[in-house]
Amino acid sequence: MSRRISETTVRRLSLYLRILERMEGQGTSTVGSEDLADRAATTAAQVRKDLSLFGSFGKRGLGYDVPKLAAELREILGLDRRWSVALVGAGRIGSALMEYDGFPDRGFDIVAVFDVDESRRGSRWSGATVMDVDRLEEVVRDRNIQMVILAVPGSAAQEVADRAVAAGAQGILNFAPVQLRVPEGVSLKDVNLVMELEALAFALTQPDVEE
Amino acid sequence: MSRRISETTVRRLSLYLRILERMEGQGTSTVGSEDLADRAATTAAQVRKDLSLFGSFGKRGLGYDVPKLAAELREILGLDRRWSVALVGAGRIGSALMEYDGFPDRGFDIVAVFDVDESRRGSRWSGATVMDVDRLEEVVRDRNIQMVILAVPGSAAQEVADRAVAAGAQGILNFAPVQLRVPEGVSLKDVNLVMELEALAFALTQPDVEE
DNA sequence: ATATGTGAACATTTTCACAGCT
DNA sequence: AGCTGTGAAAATGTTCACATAT
Repeated sequence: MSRRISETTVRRLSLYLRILERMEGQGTSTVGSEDLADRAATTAAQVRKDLSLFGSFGKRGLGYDVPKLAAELREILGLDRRWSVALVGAGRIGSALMEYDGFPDRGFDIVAVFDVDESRRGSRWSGATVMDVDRLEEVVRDRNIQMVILAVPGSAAQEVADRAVAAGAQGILNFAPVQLRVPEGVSLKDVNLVMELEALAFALTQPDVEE
Repeated sequence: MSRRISETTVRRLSLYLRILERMEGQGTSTVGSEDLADRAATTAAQVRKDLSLFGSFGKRGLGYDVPKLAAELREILGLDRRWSVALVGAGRIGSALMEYDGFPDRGFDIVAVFDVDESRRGSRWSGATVMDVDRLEEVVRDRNIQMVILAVPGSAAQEVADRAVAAGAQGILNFAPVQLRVPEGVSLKDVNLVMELEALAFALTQPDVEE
């Protein structure tokens, strides 16, 4: 039960969970791998394989209990606890992120917001006051912040990342369009919107349009 | 020269291009696969393999000509032309996207913006006036819009996607946290911020922290 | 001399197919 | 009977190693 789990598997698990929670809300009590696969745009075998990496959660001849499987997935994904997240950069992207009530719903509490720009400071964002980025280390350390969302210009991203990591952050979600270097043991995820559009452009350019 | 190209390969090509353009700006004229690999956090063999899927762009014993390879990659990725993009949803996420001057820089012109909310309409966003979403089909058709960025609530996403596709859109970049269905031949990319944080949470939860 | 381009080896991921529970 | 869980097979992706071109 301790293989190395691929990125794509984690994304699928995340998706299964979202689907299961919607079904749960609709009162569906049981689901088969076939049905779940359809909704997640994958195959039944893939669903079963993904889940089997972590245990046996279904009943043969019957399928999976929806609330039970959802709970298992939450535990697997580390969503059965709350995470303290800091947001660095209170510009447009940063403020768009604050809108997402999907974050607190999922256990991610944005407990601190930072910006270099004085004019943005002081305002309160869903409970967090925008602070001077000088206080990053202090706050990350004191509030035991595990993850940092970087919504700063590319030129500042590496420096902020280094400081966050030095202060104890273990995960970084990077919106700046630069390739960050982080030490071993720190997780990094990039969201690059231009790259997504480029991937679309490539798909539309190819003669064999497929996905 | 017409294999099926994987998603990850496209992402790497996109990254190579960004690196090459920075080098180009710094006046670097030549680069080796080793050097490019280092900057892209991959291996030299991977770089050469990726490029070899599309042709032979280097000189043995020498490396790659930076501007020439950049031009090749732009052509491969379909960035040697301009794309007409519509944005549906002028809320926080939508407005954050408009900030990105990375879009026009890369050939993506946001030529139309739509919203259901009357209060948001009429304002001009970098040349595009926010219009009633009722006009989506008409405008997508008339302005030959190829891609649509969906920054609408999940409940509206599928309907808007269907309408955009019916009007001729071939690519969709979806920010709504729902699994969209699109017909064969239409490309779909999802950006799901919660999922990214979940992947981070999973990585931090695992005993073997690796990336 | 040096660094590309590429077949072959290796590793990983996905699919198949069926034994084994319920 | 029906659907999961899982080894084995197939497909796909990555790394190696070296012949080949400059």
